[in-house]
Amino acid sequence: MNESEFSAHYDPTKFERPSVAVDVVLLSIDLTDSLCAVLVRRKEHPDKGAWALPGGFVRIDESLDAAAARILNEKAKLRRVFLEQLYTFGAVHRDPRTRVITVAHYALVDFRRLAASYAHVSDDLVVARLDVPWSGEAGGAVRTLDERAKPLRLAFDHARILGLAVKRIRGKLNYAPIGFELLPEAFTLFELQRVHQAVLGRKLNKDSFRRKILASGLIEPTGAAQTNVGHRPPALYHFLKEQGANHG
Amino acid sequence: MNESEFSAHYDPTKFERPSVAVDVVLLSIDLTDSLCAVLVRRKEHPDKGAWALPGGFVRIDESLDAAAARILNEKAKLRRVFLEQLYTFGAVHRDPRTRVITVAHYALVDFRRLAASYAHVSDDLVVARLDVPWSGEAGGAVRTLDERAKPLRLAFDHARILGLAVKRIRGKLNYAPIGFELLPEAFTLFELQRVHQAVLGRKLNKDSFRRKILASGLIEPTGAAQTNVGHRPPALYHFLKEQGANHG
DNA sequence: GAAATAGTGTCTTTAAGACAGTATGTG
DNA sequence: CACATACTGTCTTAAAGACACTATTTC
Repeated sequence: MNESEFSAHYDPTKFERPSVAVDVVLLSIDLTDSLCAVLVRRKEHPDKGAWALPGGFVRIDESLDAAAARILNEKAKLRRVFLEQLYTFGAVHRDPRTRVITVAHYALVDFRRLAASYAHVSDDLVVARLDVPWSGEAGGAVRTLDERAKPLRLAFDHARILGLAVKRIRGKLNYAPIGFELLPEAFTLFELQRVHQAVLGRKLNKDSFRRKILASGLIEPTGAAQTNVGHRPPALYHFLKEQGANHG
Repeated sequence: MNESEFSAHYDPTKFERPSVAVDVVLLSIDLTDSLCAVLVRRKEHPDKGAWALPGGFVRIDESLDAAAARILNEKAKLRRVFLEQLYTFGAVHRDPRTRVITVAHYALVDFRRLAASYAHVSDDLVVARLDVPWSGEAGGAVRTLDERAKPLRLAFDHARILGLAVKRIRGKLNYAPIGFELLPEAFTLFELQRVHQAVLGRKLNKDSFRRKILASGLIEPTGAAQTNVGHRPPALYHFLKEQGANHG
């Protein structure tokens, strides 16, 4: 039997198969320096009325990353944002309808970009503040709150997925340049510090933060500075070249 | 429409679905202190005769972790080893037959346990030495070599999966107690150092390694020491309690 | 006692935290 | 000029690398 004969013989319908979906944890830092995520209200059973991560089924002719990018564009009208695979959730009954394995991704975006696209999308989208009940990289579920600090009920296992996304970016922040993904093109060192603080959920030492970031060689002054700030204007910086290589 | 009516109405066959598989990167440190992985010779097309990671399809009634544990038991006769999800590979044509998404896992095991089970499994299994052509956590594919240092051809995208597994454990070694998973119950500090060196692919400073490990509080002297070693016998240590919590 | 590695003590180097003090905008 | 925050320089502290020195087994 040669290879083409084998391919013809192979019968993929022999196995009863799970469905494969992609969910996207779209994270940002709001104007109050809180970590937040985009949620979609479920209009259908199960968990009708609860809030869920933007998601959808993977098409037979698209990669996982392409599916995640498509969902991000369909649900939040965002393109070209930082997007990485997070973890694949495959508990047998995580979706009560049928077996659904979901490849969770996380995305990071500057809040101003999110707010701009937000105006154009449906009312069933919300940017929920995250309440992380653990410190460091302990991990666990997170709570989601609306603008009046009322809890939002999450569908399926999405509280765990959100929690894992927070844990992942907390860990990644220490060795990878991802803070910049949550900021506009030009930013001040203190804005970057506030982003780090929002992600890590704790205050950072200003002096050593400056030293470490400047020593990293990842950013460069633009030459410009902020104006109309009521005090000495901080210098603006921008992130240097990206050298990241993704998987998938 | 209430929830049970909806569930009855939901038709999962509407979508053409990918197959979902699990592959396991089973890693160990051999007697020459080289990082190595278990490979299976493919007996069927495609890539017949090439070497592949142990893998198989996910059953409709088992979780991803359960599938990985089953494969580990079926192919290498190993139970109760450290096993974690690695990454999900979903490129459209990664398998030429049909769309197969694979949830890659990695496992760590003491070489003596592997060698003991190795005797009972088929000749189509090999423990291949890994040749990692990059340093640190740069990432990329790895090469696999047999006992005579001859390259083994890898099937599909398995060289990339192996590379990602190496990258992952290199990163994880710095903050998680995974070195112990590659050692027997009792071990000396220098044995642990050699494991770290094999994983990281570089020499470590003996003094600071001792200090760091002892200060971590993760290990405890057993009270015993090695004997018949031709020099001052090193104290034996054992890993304290596990407090790890998995996902999935 | 020689050989070989285990284990200890101390000096140096490096990075982070603390903090004082200067710089430069807005009002 | 007052105020607020940006930015700089120095001291302290903690951890890692280097290295000298002692300890304990086998042969």
